[in-house]
Amino acid sequence: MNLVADKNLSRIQREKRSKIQKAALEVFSEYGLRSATLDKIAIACGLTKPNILYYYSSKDQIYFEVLNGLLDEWVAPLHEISKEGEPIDELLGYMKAKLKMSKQKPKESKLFANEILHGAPLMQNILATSLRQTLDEKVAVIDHWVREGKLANVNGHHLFFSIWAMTQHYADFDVQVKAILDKSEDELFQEAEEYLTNLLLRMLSFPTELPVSTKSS
Amino acid sequence: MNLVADKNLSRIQREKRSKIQKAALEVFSEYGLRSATLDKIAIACGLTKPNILYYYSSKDQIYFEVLNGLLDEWVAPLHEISKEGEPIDELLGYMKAKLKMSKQKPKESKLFANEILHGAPLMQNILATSLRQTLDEKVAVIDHWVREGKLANVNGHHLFFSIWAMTQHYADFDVQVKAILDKSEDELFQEAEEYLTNLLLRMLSFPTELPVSTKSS
DNA sequence: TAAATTTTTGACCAAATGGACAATTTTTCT
DNA sequence: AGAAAAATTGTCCATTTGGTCAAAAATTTA
Repeated sequence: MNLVADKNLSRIQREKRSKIQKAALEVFSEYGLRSATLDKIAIACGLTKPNILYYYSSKDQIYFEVLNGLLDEWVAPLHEISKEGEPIDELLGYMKAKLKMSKQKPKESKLFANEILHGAPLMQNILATSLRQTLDEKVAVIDHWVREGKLANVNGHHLFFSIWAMTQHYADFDVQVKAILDKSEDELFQEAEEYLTNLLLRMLSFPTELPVSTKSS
Repeated sequence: MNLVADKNLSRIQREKRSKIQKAALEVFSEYGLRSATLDKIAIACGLTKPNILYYYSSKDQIYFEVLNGLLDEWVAPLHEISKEGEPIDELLGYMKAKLKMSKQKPKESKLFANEILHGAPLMQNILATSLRQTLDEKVAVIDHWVREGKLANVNGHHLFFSIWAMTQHYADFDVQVKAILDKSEDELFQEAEEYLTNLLLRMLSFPTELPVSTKSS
């Protein structure tokens, strides 16, 4: 008794489509849309090429589905930011959620990064409407907090840009980070979280509220 | 009397190679190595495909040359950080130099981003040796400043990661930024510079040294 | 100016790849 | 079980594309 009746797909269809999407994510995130081949995806999921095309009408369609399947999940943490919460906690929570995604879903992050890097041909519309609207709402919340004196004066849009940039950096450019730092994945992300927590605290608090650092010498 | 005797190349060779590299940068940064075709590069520089291959032995070689030609320029601002200077000025200067590159050389930035995003097959070696060494030196300078009490305690490596991430974000993900913010290029980078200046000031100063923000409301 | 050298190009090739399709196998339904 | 439907696959094709090559054009040299 499967309550998750995925549209009207049969069990086989659901399983195979899922297999294909998983393999496609691997391949697309590593190679990008163009360099990824159906043969690579086929090998990665243990199906034949024509069999894949039985489930999806084209390579482009697979890419589109994978990308779309990720979109909601990707924007989700933004919705968690609550106007009612403690401003700094809310924003620290957001940063941590994004950082966690970088650690646990680097492939997804890279897929997005690659798409946007090349002009977001499939997503520009969504970016300019849905994401933009959601973000504007959250920026309004930040402006509200600032007006209420609960948050240091900060440019909301750029705050989000910088949180995206800094957290996703650890996923998208992991090769560079790892070439420079010899740390285990866990250590690295632990350090990153400490660094970013400190950064946001300093950025968002009023100076008098900051824990007093003692000058060493 | 051309003092810049570019190896032993003739005038024609220098001109054509330069033309090709310029066109290749355009095409590679927009499409990536694989999706870029020799035909596109040929059209972009007004030569024929075989003519391009008369100057470069393969597509891969063009890509390699373009990437390498950019590398030094890309790391240059790092060398400008002087141990003798005022710590916060030095680091603000570095951020501004990187931001300026994002504004003025977005294609170069995207080319690098794309290369690293896909595992930096051609650069991993340089990253792990040359860049790493240079960066370690500068991190040592930061540590020194921190020990001297001239800078708030900060993780040097992550500081650089975050400066890279935040400044390059405006070039690499410009499509996303522009989908969200309706600003002229100039306005956008002006805002970004103000935001990042404030961020670094707060991050690197001791709280007592910060300009006192007045709570509104 | 004529020979030698360099540059340019049209025509062509082989490999890679997305996709079509008919035939076969497997699963589901009656 | 047997028919119908769904799933799978081997084979094939057309296009794209990196690269070759010999011939022609342009430039340099003697």
